[in-house]
Amino acid sequence: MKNRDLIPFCETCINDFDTIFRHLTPEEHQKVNQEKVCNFYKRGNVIYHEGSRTNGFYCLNSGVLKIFKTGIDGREQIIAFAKKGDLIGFRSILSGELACSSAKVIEDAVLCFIPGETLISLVKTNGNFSLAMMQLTCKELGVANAYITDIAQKTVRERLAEVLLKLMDTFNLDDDNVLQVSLTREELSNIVGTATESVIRLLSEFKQDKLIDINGRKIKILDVKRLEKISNAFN
Amino acid sequence: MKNRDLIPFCETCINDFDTIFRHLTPEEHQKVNQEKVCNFYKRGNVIYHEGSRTNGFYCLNSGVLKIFKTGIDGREQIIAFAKKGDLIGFRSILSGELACSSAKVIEDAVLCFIPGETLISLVKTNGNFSLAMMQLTCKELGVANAYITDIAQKTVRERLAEVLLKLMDTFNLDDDNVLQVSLTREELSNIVGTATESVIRLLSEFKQDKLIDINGRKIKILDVKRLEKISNAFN
DNA sequence: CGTGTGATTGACGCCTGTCAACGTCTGTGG
DNA sequence: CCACAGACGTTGACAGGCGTCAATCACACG
Repeated sequence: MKNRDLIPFCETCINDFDTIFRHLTPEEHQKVNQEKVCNFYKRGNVIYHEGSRTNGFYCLNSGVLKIFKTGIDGREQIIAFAKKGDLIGFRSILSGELACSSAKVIEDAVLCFIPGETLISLVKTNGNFSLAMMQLTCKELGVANAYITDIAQKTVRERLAEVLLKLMDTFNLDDDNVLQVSLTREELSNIVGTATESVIRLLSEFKQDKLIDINGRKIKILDVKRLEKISNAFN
Repeated sequence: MKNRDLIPFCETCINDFDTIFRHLTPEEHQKVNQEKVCNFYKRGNVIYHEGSRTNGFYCLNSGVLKIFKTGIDGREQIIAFAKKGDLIGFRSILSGELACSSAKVIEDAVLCFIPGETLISLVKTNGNFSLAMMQLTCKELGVANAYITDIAQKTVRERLAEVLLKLMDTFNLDDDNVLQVSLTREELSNIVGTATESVIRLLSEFKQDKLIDINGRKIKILDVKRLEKISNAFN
């Protein structure tokens, strides 16, 4: 509503970042375009909350979200990030359960809301879309399983190195090798699954060891090879 | 091959434990019945191996499997168990990736192999089956995400209590409140994500505290309430 | 300029992983 | 029938990784 220009068309989205909607027929496309509701969200906004019943899912046109579960003492465990082109919130629609996580805006975002019934009906009627959706889910499942093994078996040090590399893959580096995401130390610790202080101390160590350089929340990646070695990378 | 009588019919399977195949039409059913290959596997057999390319998935008619990933130093991380009625190995078929985990027989099992193309074609053509399959996957994803949070935030003690309760849900207790699975201490530690010695020590503590009773691999659950409290259960 | 949030650093100690030795049980082969 | 190997379970000793608490600093914002 802030800006009519912000409302994107799925067709352009598909061209821009190849979403799963490429499997839709022109008619289905038009239907989705009509039914969707797009909005702008500022940093800090919560898109949906763990435990709530949702009635649709979202396609991320721009910005960054964190997807997290709330654990002991309200401590967040970040499960994943979402960036442009990603779909979020479809899991609970398809499983018919309550939302198992929350989604919060980290960088101002434009989101398209699509009703759950639309998704279900597409899954039922469009085999190719359904299969693609399935692939998406199964890949997420594979990632989650790998993460379980990592957290269960690796030390905090190894995991932090790994997280830095994963963030690099997801958000890329700029020309100066700086990670293109701005996360608080606490958020970093909530990905790794450790205390904030531990992250701070390990980042300092990494800096001393010339693996990274730190400037506030800007993290410059200096030595990918050694980070991989530290992360015990065979994955 | 060991015993022709062992080859089950999907129809009886569906009646016995309500599998996802209830969504198939009679014709589809017949097709699956023709294409499937059933076999008996003894304890210790590996059904499929992490990293291998699979060309089908399995429906578990009887027995118990463990699904695990191999991490540092070849240490197993048990992701899940499969018992009668469960489907395994479909993830990699649908995502088109290599197997992200291994499956090994813990209790002698009868498995029906179904070709991957059959699954893909069913997903494409049968909307209701597809949706049900999707639900299955999405639920697994929800479970995996919860597990990530647990392992990341809970202590070993809390996790062990939780694992015992989960095993109780999955495999039930007999008339004498004994867990109906036989796991080695090492396997238990590979679920919890800790050292074997830690599991042994904590089990002894639980026994001293009258939470459980131990007789070799037989674990009798004495006090569910307090186990729940220890596991920090709000899930 | 006060307030609040986030970042850092130090101290402290417990939880856990590791190593090593030993006990137990089962199956195998002589 | 016994000896032995091998897998599994148990216990103790020990150190160090990592969480917790507390104090201080840095910085943005109204």
